[in-house]
Amino acid sequence: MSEIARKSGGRRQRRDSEELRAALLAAASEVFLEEGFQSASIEAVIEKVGGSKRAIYSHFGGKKELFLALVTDASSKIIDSLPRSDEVSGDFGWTLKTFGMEVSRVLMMPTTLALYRAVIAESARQPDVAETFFLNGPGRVAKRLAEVLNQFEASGVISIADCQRAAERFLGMLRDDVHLRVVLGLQPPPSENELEQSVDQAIEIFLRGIETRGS
Amino acid sequence: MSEIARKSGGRRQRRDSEELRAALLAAASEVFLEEGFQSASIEAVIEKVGGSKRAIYSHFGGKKELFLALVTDASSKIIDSLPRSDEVSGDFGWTLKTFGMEVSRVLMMPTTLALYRAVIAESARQPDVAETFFLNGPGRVAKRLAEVLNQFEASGVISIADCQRAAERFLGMLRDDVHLRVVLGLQPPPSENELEQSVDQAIEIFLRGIETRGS
DNA sequence: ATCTTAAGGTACTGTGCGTTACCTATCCAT
DNA sequence: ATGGATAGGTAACGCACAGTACCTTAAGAT
Repeated sequence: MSEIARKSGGRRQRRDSEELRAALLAAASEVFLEEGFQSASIEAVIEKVGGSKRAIYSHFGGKKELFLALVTDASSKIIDSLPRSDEVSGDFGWTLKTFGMEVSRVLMMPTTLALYRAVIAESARQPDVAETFFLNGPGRVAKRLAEVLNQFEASGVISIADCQRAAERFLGMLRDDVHLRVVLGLQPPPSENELEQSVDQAIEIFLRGIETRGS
Repeated sequence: MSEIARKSGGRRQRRDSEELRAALLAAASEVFLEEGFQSASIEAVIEKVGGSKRAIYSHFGGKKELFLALVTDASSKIIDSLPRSDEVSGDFGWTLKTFGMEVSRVLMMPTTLALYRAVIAESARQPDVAETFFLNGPGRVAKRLAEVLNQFEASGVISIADCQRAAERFLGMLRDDVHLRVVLGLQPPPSENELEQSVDQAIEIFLRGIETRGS
């Protein structure tokens, strides 16, 4: 009954509803990422959208659920901009650089940084948020890079026992102390130029190491 | 006058006072690191120590100052357990492994993890906390490792342009996705065995890279 | 003994905010 | 038209908790 009612009749309502939902999510994104989950107030979100708090409770259920929706949304969007493993060219160095640069840029985006802070802050209280973030975000990045490494492993360009772990190493090098300082707000994000130098150095180490050859 | 009074007379008072201060700090450590700064309540800290909130306000000034004192204390203590650059033996691989293992263990300690979460959560609102943490913690670790690398660079074992950055790379590899998953509470800290495998792999890459030699 | 100084304790205040109870308007089905 | 359901709005509740005003106790100085 309500099924039928919804199916045909719900159409117009649902459209408005979804617009509102999107608007709420966008506003929540601004507020939560700027202030963090706990400091952020539902009221501030509503102020940006207009309307009343009730909207949030009917659409999402509560503050926590709104946050989870936001994290799901944001972490997926961020990753979508990364190159896919099936768009990989022949040259390994070039591939690694493209991938590294793209990841570095994403890591230093204000939205990403804020999301990172907010999620870590809440991870103990909201494990589902932490899991959603990781699976949609860093987890997928590592997986993609691992696939790329696998391809090059197969063709003999490189030799790695565990591509997954190696990928995580490379990404770890990109998420280094500079990243931590930026996350902590101790320095501004690096310029494109600095990013490039950083990626180049990481690649150099990743490919050839630092030991003196011929020893 | 009050100077004189303090100088001789304050002795007994001051001793009790410092005991109390230490007890407050210890209790604050438990509460703040478990709950995070915002969720932690002054009252919970007092409950552990006995006494009244007044003690915190006279000793520290307020909730924020208490947190800063805690972070200063905790981040220094953690680092003190790390090997110093002047205790370095002749073998580079061994040195790197010792250093790597010690850092990995520290990174995975519950206290360290909680501190990391709490500081990141508050970094935007309390920049001084972020700075204190970084300078006493990760910053000092990287510096120590950089000194070690410098020594081996000088003796030609390795070849690095920028030891500071290289040290940060190595540490970045240790603070990889596994660390992030543990920080987020998605998996328990690795066993000593897993830690060792992880460090070994990081060292292998750091020293020799993954590219097929002879190409 | 008494005065002074400061730490420690009690109890209150004020506020911010998530949540909910209740009401109103809209829109489809018949 | 009309009934019924649902989204959206208004206003109030209730609670947790940082901070504080005021009092009490203790310790050293004279």
